[in-house]
Amino acid sequence: MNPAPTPPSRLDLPESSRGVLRRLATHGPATRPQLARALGLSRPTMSAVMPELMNLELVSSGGSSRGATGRSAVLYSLAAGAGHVLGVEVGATRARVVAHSLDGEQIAAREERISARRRTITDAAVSTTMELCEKVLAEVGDGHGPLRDVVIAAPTKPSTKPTSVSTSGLQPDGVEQLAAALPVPDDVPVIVENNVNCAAIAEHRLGAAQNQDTFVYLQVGVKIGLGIVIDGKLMHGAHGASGEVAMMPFPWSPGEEPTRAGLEEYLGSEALMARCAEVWTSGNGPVPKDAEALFQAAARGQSTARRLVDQHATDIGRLAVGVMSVLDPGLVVLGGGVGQNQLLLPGVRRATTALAWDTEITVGALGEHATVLGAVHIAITRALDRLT
Amino acid sequence: MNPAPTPPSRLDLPESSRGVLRRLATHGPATRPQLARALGLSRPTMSAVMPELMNLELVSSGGSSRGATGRSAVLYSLAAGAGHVLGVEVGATRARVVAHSLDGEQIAAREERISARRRTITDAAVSTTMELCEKVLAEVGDGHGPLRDVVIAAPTKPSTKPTSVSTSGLQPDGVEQLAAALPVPDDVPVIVENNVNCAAIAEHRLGAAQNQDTFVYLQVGVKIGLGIVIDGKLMHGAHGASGEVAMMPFPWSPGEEPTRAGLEEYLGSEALMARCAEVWTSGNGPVPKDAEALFQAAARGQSTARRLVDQHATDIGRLAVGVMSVLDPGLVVLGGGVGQNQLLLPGVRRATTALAWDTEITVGALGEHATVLGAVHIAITRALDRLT
DNA sequence: TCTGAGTTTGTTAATCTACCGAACACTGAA
DNA sequence: TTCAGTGTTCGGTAGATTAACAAACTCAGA
Repeated sequence: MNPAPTPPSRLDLPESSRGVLRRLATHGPATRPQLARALGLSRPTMSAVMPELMNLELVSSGGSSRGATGRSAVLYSLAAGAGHVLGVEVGATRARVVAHSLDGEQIAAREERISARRRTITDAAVSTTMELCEKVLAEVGDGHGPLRDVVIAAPTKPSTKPTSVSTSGLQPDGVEQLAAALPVPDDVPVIVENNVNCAAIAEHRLGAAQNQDTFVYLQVGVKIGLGIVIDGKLMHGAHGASGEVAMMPFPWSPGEEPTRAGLEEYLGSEALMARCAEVWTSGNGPVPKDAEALFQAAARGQSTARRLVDQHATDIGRLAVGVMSVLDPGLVVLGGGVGQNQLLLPGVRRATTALAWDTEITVGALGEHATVLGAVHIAITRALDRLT
Repeated sequence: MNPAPTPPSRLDLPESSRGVLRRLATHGPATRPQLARALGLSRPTMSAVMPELMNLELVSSGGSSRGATGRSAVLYSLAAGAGHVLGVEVGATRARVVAHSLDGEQIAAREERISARRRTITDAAVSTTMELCEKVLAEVGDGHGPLRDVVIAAPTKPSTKPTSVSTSGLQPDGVEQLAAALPVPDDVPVIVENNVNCAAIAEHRLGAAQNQDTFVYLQVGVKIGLGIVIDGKLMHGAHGASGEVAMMPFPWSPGEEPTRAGLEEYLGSEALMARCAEVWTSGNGPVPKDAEALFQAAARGQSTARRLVDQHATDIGRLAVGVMSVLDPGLVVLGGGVGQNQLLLPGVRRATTALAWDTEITVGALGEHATVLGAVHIAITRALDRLT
């Protein structure tokens, strides 16, 4: 049936067909009258468009939806043959690969922990990721149309602009190498996107920022980072370095000189734990071994932990103020190993309202899955853009 | 001849005609083949479009342009009847009103100093501005088509979003009142835009940022402010407060608490002069009476002045780093009474390269005219958008 | 100085594409 | 049966295109 259906790499469809395709991908199955209303088209146009899209195997007609009265209408949805995309996450400690169809349904997913001693993307991480890819692609099989796009989320700057900015500690080479070596056909576009940016997109599409087209995603964990979404689109900056808030001048006062990336050294979770070890007295029980433990102690009401968490919240709030004073986002979504913690929220809010105007501040809704999901959704967007 | 030619308020032109109109406004006079090439249209289409636009008195045919060989082509340009716009600047010490045609040519201009004791927009300022408007409109007369848009540049937040954020010290009411009372027909749209944003747009269209679609304009004077241009468009933020960098947390260090708008208190020119008065010794001659004088002393090599200027440059550089770390603009344009000074440039650059990556930093090319020019160009853009 | 040759501009005529409105035929439930 | 929606057919229109031709200008050579 399907020997080589020539994946329609570059369709040349009329505006109306593209609109239908897009609508079905983003809003799910619909009937012809629904599509016509949503897109401002006439029924005769739909009569011309739908058979064409079905011939191309981009759209399939499913059941029927009947209203209260009148003839029942045929339901259309994106065909399985419309294709799928891959979202890949590579971090220092974890790799994830997910395949979704163009309408956002998950087809396959795998993940694996990576035992990393260094905080870089090792060769081991790269080969683990490649294996995960192969497994996922095998699981997807032939029934889901062509693979249309791959987005790799990594703690580096995006690949699209080939400039060299030394920011994060990870060598981009490893990731670029991974992008080049992925077990996918040569004509499938693969890009690398910053992991924080991916998480931001995910929170926008599926999470805490669904009704906010302009917002920032502030990730606080071992490192700190910022994803900026403006009018629904990621902001990258001239060198792909926008959101590198680790570089904010800190400490900064009439008497003190900022140091390079001094803010990260102060706000990163390692610094937090170092401060913790310093002030922790033996009467408090064992010293918390990681941030997680510290927050649990604080949640139990342990006063030293509480003080540390409060101070950290205040510091994060001040960082948020720094971002707000530049961008005035309507919403700040907190994420990352530390930032995710609900316990921080009151302190962050207190700090922002003290120094600036009121702005909504929330914790991300997707947790650690945000990054892959964001990657996959960026891939979907790119695939649809290319298709239409 | 022209009793009431019914200003075509909302044309309903085909795509091609709009393109031609836009092109003529933004790129000046052109022949039909030139327009066709630029817009990707065919010559027969131009044959249909041009007479139509001339009938509407939006376009006029001027001389002829002949190439090296072949028939000479007729030159077309925007007709005088296409209309004009007003740019209005109201500050604490100065008011300016400028009228331009839609292709950016100046038609009339007036300005006046306002003797202000307080740093707010007084009733006197408002009435002075109204008078200037009347004079400019009288000078424009009837020969330049309908007035299509008015933009008021003021040190407040933009009017488009009716939210209340207490940022700058000026009461927005005075400006809104001015916008409502301007001596222009009721159907002419009037908006208020932040003065720093206006200056940024001017530098983009006519000044130091002409080949940079994404950049920031950092104004440093009595106050500090930031205009953000992304992909050629102003960024406003959720409350129209983007660029309110006066709110950046400062002082900010492990030992110090930021204060509200503490950065402006430290970086504003008043603070600079206060520090100057403090360290100035009698041997240095008379204490500089304003920032201007201080910079002149530094230019002469006076060492105390030099030190103060260098420190100020460093501080501005750190502010720039704060902005860069969020946005990664490809270019930072410095403006404002203090920022304009070439003497600051080396120090600012030193500070930014010490703390972040290389980014181009320049001084604005338009000086104090940037603000009105920006207002007028925003008005032109709005008029063209509405027209097309 | 006149006269083509060559080149570019502008116009005319015939199409083409992508849509719409109106009229009508087709379900399906009350 | 009737009524209200769904889907199709037919003809029409707006906005563009290509192809062919007429008009205007330069230059070279007789």
